[in-house]
Parts: sequence; structure tokens; C-alpha cells
Amino acid sequence: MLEDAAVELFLENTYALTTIEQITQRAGVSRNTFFNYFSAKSDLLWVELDAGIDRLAAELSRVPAGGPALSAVRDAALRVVYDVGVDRVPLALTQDDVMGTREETRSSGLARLARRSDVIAAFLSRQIGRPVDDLLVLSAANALSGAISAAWTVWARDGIGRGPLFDYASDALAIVSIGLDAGLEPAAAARMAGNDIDPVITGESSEERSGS
Amino acid sequence: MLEDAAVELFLENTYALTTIEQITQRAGVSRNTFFNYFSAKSDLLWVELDAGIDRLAAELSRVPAGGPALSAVRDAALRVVYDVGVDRVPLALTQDDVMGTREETRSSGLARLARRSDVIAAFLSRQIGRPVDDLLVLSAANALSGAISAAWTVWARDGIGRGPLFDYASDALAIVSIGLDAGLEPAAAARMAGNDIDPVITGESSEERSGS
DNA sequence: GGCTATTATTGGGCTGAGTCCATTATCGCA
DNA sequence: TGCGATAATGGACTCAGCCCAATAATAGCC
Repeated sequence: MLEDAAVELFLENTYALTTIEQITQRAGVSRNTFFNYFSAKSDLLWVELDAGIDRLAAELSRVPAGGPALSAVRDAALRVVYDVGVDRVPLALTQDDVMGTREETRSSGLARLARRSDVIAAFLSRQIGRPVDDLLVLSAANALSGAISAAWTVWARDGIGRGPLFDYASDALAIVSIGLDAGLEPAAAARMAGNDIDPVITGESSEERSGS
Repeated sequence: MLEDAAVELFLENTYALTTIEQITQRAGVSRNTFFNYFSAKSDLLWVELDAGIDRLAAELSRVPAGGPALSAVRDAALRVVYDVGVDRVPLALTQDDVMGTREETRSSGLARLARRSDVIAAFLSRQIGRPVDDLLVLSAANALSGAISAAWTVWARDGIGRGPLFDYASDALAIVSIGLDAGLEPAAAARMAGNDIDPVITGESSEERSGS
């Protein structure tokens, strides 16, 4: 309905030159109704990605507590991206190089990186028994979400004839995962063991700081 | 001038409830003049951080080409954050928990993460001789920039009596750096050697894809 | 089917960030 | 002092987003 109207108009006029009034008129509803379905105009650009992030959250919520955190994130993220691009390429990717639109596409895309990072951070927090705003949790979550964003970026750049997003995401996650294992698995193991031994690098100084 | 007026007004009224008209009136200039100095209202929140990113870019531009990329990024970033908080805590951090402001603080903060990531990606690209939108370059840049953002987040959360940002950033960068060494240093070594041997994990599949 | 309560949509108005352009003021230089 | 360049200003405008009262549609019950 609204999304279909938006697809047509963005392709005809670009995102920037399409008003919410035009979209709702084509969809046959009132302009005010738009905001019953979307928080902002830019939400239209990321419908599939938002659904993907929701699905990632759902997948991660089904992971048993205390298991290997990193591989669970990786596996869930890859399951989610496996289906992307099959039905419809996210609208944002069709607008990235269109004049006047890049800034808002990027800005709203970043909001998705942040959202995905929140989902991952919440999961890591649960798995390794640390607060959600712990430095290890946040650094790892940002790195993983940033890797997925990098995969999207390169996938979009490769254009028609590119391979599946899955391959890009798999590679990107591999790049950041090697070292994160060193931080996260000892933390998870400490959780499983039920004691408070800190992992090698980071836990020590942040624990000392927070303790005083 | 404008910044001082903004500092006062944000603390009096919160960011969200302060208009650009109020800021420019207090500063004794026209509202339109505001946009000669700032692209957007939210730029006021990040003056110090933006200066820091500019300084990071300048520091990285002075690194000789072809050296160890990752430690250069780490060293430069840590030099930059060393001075943060000494003069004035970024305004954004005083507004983070203020009602109605969190969303925009976060959103404009993300734009800074992206900018920092761009600076790092450009540097890594130069050091290892890969395109700026290469998957390894982007993943690493996002991870490093995400770590610095995580450090900011946790530093802000720790509130008064916290340690220097330097320590947080140092820890965060350490978390993500371990594995990135595995990807970046072989790529830099390949550059130095003047051949096109791919690094172990990622280069192979992305080179094959791009080549065809 | 009729009635009532609830929910959804609409219309109208508004704010304020951001844009644009012509006019005015200021600055720098000879 | 005069001229050209630059900066600031005033005025108008767009449009996303917000708010609220009025209207329309829907759901449930008898």
C-alpha cells in the first residue's frame, strides 16, 4: 500500500523529491495516516532491513543462555541475511547514489547499524553475564554490526551480477571475529563456571575502575 | 559566540527545547547566519568531537605510507582522545539523558562514528593498497570506529569521577584489534612486497568475485 | 438490525529546521 | 574615497513531524 506507492514514487522522482503528501495521495489515504504506520519518512527505505533486525533479535532470543556467544551471533546474522535480496532489494540501496539523497540514506542506515548493535549487545550481555553497557559488550557489538554494515555497503557497490549478500557478510564477520573470540569466549566461560575471573585484557582494568 | 550561547541555553532549557532563533538572538546574530557556521543544529553537540576527528585525519595523513596500519590508527586515535575532556566535556554528553533529546543525540553521534570510520577507511586503504570500499577496509574501519564510540558511551555512563577517556579507548581498541591484525598486517605486508598475494581469509573470495 | 463503545482516519493548524535569494552591511585593497 | 568581494541579514518558503478535535469505520452485544 504505502510501501508500494513509495517504491513507485522514489523510482520516478527520487526519495528527496518525493513528499509524504504524494505518497499518501497515491496510496489513497490521508497524509496524517502515514505516521500511524511509519515513524519517519526514512523508515520506508529500510523496511526489509528492519524486518531482518527483528528477525535477528528473535533468532538470538532462542539461543540457550551461556553458550558460545560469538558463533551464535554469527550464525543468526548469516541466517537472516541469507534471505535478503531474494524478494526485493531494499529501497535504500536504489537511492544511495541519487542526488540529494545520500546523506539521509546514510543517516537512516546508521540508525539501523545502531539498532542491530543494540540487539547484539543485549544478547552478548545475557550470554556472558555482563551489563549491556560494558565496554567489551559494546565494542564487540559495534564491531559485529559494523561488519554487517560493511557487507551491505560492498554488496550494494558491486551492483548487478554480484554474489549473494551471505558471502559478503560471512567474510566481513570473519574479519572481526578472530580477535573477538579472545575477549568473548573467556568471558562466557567465566560465566559458565559461575565465578568472576576476568578475561585477559579488558575485564581487569574496567573491573578495577568500576569497583572503586 | 554561537557555541557559548548554545551551551547556556541547552543547560537552561535542554537541547530539544532550544530553538536556533534563541541561540542566534543570544549571540546577537541573525538566525540565517547560524547556517554559515553550522550545517545543522546538532553540530553544536559535537564541536569537540568533530575537531578530534579532524585531528585524527591530520595525524593519520602524517603517517608514512605502507607501515603497520593498525597500530598507527590506534596510536593516532589514542593521541587524539588524550586531550578530550580536559577543556570541556562535549555538550552531547550533557544532553544524553535529557528528555526528548536522546534520539537526536544518538543520531548525530552516529554520524560522527561514520565520519571517523571514513577517515580510518581512507587511511587503511592507502596503507594496504586496497580500494576504500573494500570489505576488509570497511569492516576494520567500522570496528575501530565502533570501538571508539563504545569507549565514549561507557565513559559518559561512568559519570563524574570516571577515569580518563584514554583508558577506555585503549581497552576498546584492544578488544577489536587482536583479530584485525590477522587481516590487516598480511595485507600491508603484501603491499610492501609489491605483489598481489591475498591475505589468508578474506582477500581470496573478494578478489575472485571482483575479478570476474 | 440497531445501538454503543472503541478504534482508525481525517482535516486543519501549527512549529521549527533547513533552504533560497535579494538586499544591505562590512571588509580589504588601491 | 571608491570599488569589488565577502559576510550578514531579512523575508519568504518548504515540508517533516506533531497535535487535537471531528468524523468515519469497526467490533461486539442484544
